[in-house]
Amino acid sequence: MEKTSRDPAMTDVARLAGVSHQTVSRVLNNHPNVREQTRLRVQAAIKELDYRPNRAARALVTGKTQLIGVVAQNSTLYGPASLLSAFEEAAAEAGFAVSVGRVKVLDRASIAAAVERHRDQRVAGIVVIAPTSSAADALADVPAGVPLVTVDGDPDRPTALVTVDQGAGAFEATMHLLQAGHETVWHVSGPADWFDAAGRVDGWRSALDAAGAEVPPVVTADWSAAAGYRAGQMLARMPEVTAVFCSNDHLALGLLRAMSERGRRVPHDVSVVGFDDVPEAAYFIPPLTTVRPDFAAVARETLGLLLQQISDGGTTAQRRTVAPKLVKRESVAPPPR
Amino acid sequence: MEKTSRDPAMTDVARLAGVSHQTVSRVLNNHPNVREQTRLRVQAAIKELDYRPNRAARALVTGKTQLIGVVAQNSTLYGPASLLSAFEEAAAEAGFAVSVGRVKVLDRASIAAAVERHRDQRVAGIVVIAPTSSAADALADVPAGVPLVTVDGDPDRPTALVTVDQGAGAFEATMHLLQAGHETVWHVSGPADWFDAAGRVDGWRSALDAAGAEVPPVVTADWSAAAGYRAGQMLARMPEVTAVFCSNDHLALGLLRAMSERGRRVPHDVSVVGFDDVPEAAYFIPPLTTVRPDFAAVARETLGLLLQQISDGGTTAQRRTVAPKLVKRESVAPPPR
DNA sequence: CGACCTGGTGTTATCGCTAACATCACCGGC
DNA sequence: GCCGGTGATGTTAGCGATAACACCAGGTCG
Repeated sequence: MEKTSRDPAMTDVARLAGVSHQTVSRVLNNHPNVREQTRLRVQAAIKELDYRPNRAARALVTGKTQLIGVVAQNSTLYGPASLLSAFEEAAAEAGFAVSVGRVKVLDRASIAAAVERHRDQRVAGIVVIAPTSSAADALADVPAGVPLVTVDGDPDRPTALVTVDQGAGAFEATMHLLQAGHETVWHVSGPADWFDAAGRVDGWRSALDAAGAEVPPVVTADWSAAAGYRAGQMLARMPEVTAVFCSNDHLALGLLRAMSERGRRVPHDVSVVGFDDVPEAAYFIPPLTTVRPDFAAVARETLGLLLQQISDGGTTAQRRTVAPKLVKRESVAPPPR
Repeated sequence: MEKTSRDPAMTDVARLAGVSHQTVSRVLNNHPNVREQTRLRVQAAIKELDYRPNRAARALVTGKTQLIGVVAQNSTLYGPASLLSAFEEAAAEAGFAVSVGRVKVLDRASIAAAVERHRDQRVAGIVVIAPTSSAADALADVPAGVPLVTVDGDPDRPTALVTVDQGAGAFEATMHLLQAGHETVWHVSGPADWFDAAGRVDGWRSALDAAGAEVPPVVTADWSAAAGYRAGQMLARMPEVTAVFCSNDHLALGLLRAMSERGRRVPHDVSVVGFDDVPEAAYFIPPLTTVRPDFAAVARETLGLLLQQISDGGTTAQRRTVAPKLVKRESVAPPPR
């Protein structure tokens, strides 16, 4: 029985190509001072042996891994899930693998533990998706010098941060409703401790202020369709409500259903705008006008900031904001006369 | 300016504790032959220096990483997303980090590339979520000897495989409807090239056969609410349809809406059962009776099989099946008389 | 025409750890 | 009281890469 021989190492390639292992290393790392002919010979040997550099050995000598750690909530919410996907993709393109540390609840201890697990792994940098203040608090425990970028984190904290411009998106959504002729716009908000929700409330309010419209009380909910339904049951009974901006599409879905049950037609009687542009939004009844965050752009910016921090040694604390885009469909119309 | 000194290594701990680095290694790896007193001294030194073993060095000498690669579709579908979460959690508990390689489409080339990326990283094992035949095909390209477990893959392929028992779940759902008194049960299916969908069709059919009920034609759709709505519009017009088993909850949601629009009340006129038990299912109107797969159990089984393969060297090709559970809510009633 | 650079290559040390072997004190048994 | 076993520890040799330096041929230049 033939014993499983170990994977080929650099010296094996070197021997086959008739050069030293160092030359192989130079070829691999694209050093300039290698004769073209030698380079080709080495590359042929690499291919022939199906040689793959041992990352552990490289990491040991350079002190750097090609791994990025992401801490995210153990959730199936559309926003975070999309973001994570997009980030993995961007990182893979840049030659980094992504190790994900899920966390069940966004509390300080869990997040700190997840960050520690990543530091144990000696990741090159860490991304934390920290959409609530409890999550953002945990970042205080991370020692300086660890490259770290926060996504959807606390805008008032001096960390490197990338977010969707919640305010601008909410402003645009609200303005769109006002410009359709509505006197004012009601708002069903996500949980108050989420920065995303808070930012959307701010944007909504400033659009109303800018237009001189009355500011109705905020209806605070969570992110679920169920909560949107409950909010809708309430708002449907109020004839003065002709336009509603919902903090996400699932809320809008629940609200749509409540309106339909109460006989208030959308958009004829009530106009509705959502946020997120989930894949189903175009199939809602009616197709939902909503605000689409560019998760791919957020992912790219996040990776960019992180790579910069990695080369800096984690000193820069820039922030970047990604503008979302209003997607107009059929849930908005002028108010009934 | 003080230069950033390098991270403490084993020798630093050894020096502080007054022992050799090998003794530190023994403490770290729980070797038996260490005096209790020495062990405590070493542990104190570890804590004092905030020492973390260098995984790259360990991986270099042992030839093994503590990394598991997962290949999954770049999707936000509830099932795959939940599974991934659960798996990450289970792996973390077992001391493994999880590196995710997303793939945009489930075709052979993309999956093969993702698997190669993981092999470059020298992961200890790979998990592929391969719910379609195109994905399962790609596994033929993976050399034997690589520990690999497929989730939701092709039941007819001799790889190590873990799946939800689609057939049993569908059987139970269908039986539940028949036992409520319905003469037969219609079925709205997911995409035909998904193993999950095919398994559910089989289970549904064998329940009908077992009960001697007529087998109506399958309505094939995709996984979306939009498709469920379209299917519902058709089925709602057919008075003989009193019971429908949908291949997932989103299909059921769309169907529910179509029924309601056409004035067919659920469950009074038509009974409906879904599959997945998405978080919102309990808030549908009416709350949906559905089949809940135990993703945590699938994750545990997957990890178990993979760890076994890792120690075996990837020779065993067992398969495990996880039974799902019927969750009864309010969308099922006896047929109208 | 010898000193000096410079591009191409090889040699050696080193990263931090584990495996294997070496050492040493101490024990009980004949 | 010498011998072999055993438990606790130390010493040495790699794992497979990169970094730093050494080397050597050939061209340039004063």
